Amino acid sequence: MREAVTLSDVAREAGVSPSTVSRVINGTARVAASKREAVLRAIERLHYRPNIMAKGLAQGRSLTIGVITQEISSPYYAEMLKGVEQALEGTAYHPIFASGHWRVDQEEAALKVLVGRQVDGLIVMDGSVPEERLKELAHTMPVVVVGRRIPGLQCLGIDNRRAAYEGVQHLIELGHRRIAHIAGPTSHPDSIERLEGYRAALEDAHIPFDPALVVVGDYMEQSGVLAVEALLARGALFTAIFAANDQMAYGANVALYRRGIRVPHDVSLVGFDDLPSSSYFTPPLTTVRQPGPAMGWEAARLMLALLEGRDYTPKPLSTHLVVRESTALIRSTGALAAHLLT
Amino acid sequence: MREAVTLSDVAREAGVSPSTVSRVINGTARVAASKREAVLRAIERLHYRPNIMAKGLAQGRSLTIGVITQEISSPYYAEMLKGVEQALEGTAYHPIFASGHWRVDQEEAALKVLVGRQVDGLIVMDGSVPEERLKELAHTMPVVVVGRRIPGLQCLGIDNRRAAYEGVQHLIELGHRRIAHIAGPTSHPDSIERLEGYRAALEDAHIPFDPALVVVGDYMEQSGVLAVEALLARGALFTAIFAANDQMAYGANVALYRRGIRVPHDVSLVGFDDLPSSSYFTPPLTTVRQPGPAMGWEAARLMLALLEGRDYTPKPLSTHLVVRESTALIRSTGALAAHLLT
DNA sequence: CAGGCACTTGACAGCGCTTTCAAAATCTGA
DNA sequence: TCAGATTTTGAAAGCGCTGTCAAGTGCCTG
Repeated sequence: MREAVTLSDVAREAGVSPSTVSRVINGTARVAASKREAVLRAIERLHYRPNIMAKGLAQGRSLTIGVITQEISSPYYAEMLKGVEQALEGTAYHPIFASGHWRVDQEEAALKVLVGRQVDGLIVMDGSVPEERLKELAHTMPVVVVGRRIPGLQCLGIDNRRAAYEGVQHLIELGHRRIAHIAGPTSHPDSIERLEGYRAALEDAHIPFDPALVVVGDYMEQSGVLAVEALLARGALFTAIFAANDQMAYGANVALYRRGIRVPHDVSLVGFDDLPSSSYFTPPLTTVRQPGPAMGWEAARLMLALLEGRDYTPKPLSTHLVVRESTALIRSTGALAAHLLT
Repeated sequence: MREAVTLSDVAREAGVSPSTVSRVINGTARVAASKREAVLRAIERLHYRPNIMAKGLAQGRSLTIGVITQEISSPYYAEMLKGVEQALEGTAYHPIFASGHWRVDQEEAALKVLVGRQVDGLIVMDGSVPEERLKELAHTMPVVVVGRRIPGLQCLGIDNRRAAYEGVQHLIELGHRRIAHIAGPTSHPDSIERLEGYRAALEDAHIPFDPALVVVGDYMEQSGVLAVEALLARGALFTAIFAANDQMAYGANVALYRRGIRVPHDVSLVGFDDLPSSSYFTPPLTTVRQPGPAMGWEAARLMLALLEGRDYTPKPLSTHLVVRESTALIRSTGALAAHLLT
């Protein structure tokens, strides 16, 4: 473990003072060209790399941005993290992640870890830590919130209601009238908004809302299969399903497959998110695209702006329907009923 | 942005010296019970949180472990990262990630970023940075390598050859003899090993190896569809496909789906990895399971051991075949040919 | 009761870098 | 040519914490 070369080593080598070396490295003040050259050469020669912790200590900042996600291995968050990573590339900042696992206590723990690591700013993705807690943190450092709307904080997000509306509208246009909805957890604001969008689309098409057609899941694949089984078990008749996210749509799809119900032949299926794998799904999934990487990117850019005291208006995050092959014109209202009878 | 409370604040509040506070926090020496109490109360009262950078500077370590992956949003790496995260939970260390994007230069850049961030150790997942470079780094800090075998370094990985052998053997047992292989990039050692396993299984079953049945992809979904198209275009006859990873299997599956070739009815499909989504795939994918989280976990535990100078023998990472619904007994050798003729 | 021992404790010198302040060097213009 | 303005430079004081060292405390033993 060889000794690290320090700024003073460079200074000695270059025949100047440490202050001067610091100045040329950070460009904090003018330095005579000759000395600058000498310093740069010395840095080169000694393979000097600044110690970021010392720098952090001295400047009172860590050049680190904390990102709270719910689950680092979830494809949905992975997309956003990728955006964050890209936005920070080439800047002096680096992201550091911690996961809340959809549990308030773990989220709080994650928050503590990041704060303890002296992050200069915090990006919070979804989650259910109390608003007050985040506002309190915002007194200490810039906070950007993705996927929640908290008055007084910088928030980023899509119009879930409208996006869901579009997805359901698509099914209606294909002639479907009995459309089931696999909702997300009722504790998530976005699930609620998507449910609202679903209801609004039905209403505008004069289709009565049938509570028996909605079942709530937890955004994981397994809950999608459970949802379809529940639907089928209660004898619900439907020719289409709108799932509140792609992962539950995946689950719904296997459940239907197992029953011999074909998508989209017998039942049309619409998801939400457009995960990368959705276009390679069989059948390729029709879904409402949510710009994951862009959300991460904008959150990170906004954070950088806050840190540098700049103004920044994030680009609006828009969603749009991606029509693939899991939806089709309704065939016959009796199709599913027939299946159920066999 | 309120002022942070420091260790000296605590010391003053508790009426002891900073050294004593440090000692009770770190448990580095015995402290009289009464003083310890006082300190703990002061910490509580002031909401003191140690400044990790100062600590790092003083101790010459950052309590940070750098992890190089190829792509943070790839489900394969996400699994391993999750394992790393879990293994480090509750320890003083925290992971920090950087991505190489399968490009040597970017990987080198990622390495530089992490080293510049004073990571105490480095976990390198796959990648193609020169062995020499890693060995050089290993003089400076502990290095754990996952997915590559580099003499002289701590390496972790599965037996790709054997794992692939098992997957192909399964197909052979189902009666398949014309088994195509979608290989990974030839620059990856693991792709090569999997190809070897494929060939060995054929050989042991006295099935001649047919180069026309193997096409190389790049481990991404799209290359799976391209591969199947290439196979079909060149008129290759096959009743089964062994893909070198699940993502390419997904691609292969859509490509077959588009052609009206049914899995597993017409063609059986075996993947490699067992990504979380593979069990929700339609049909649920038969695949060789690779213990992603365990690999991350073991790598992290090994790293901790190295950092603490302990001995640690990682548990062997074993793979096993997970039979789901994408494979079936061969129906008739002519099935695919019939399809091709239509 | 003095001497010796084992613990506790606090002072202080860094860790590597930034940043202020004032001195030194350089440049103006009359 | 020199006073004064301006720029460049170095000394030094931290940033918040750790860890060494020596002084201080109490206790046991002879």
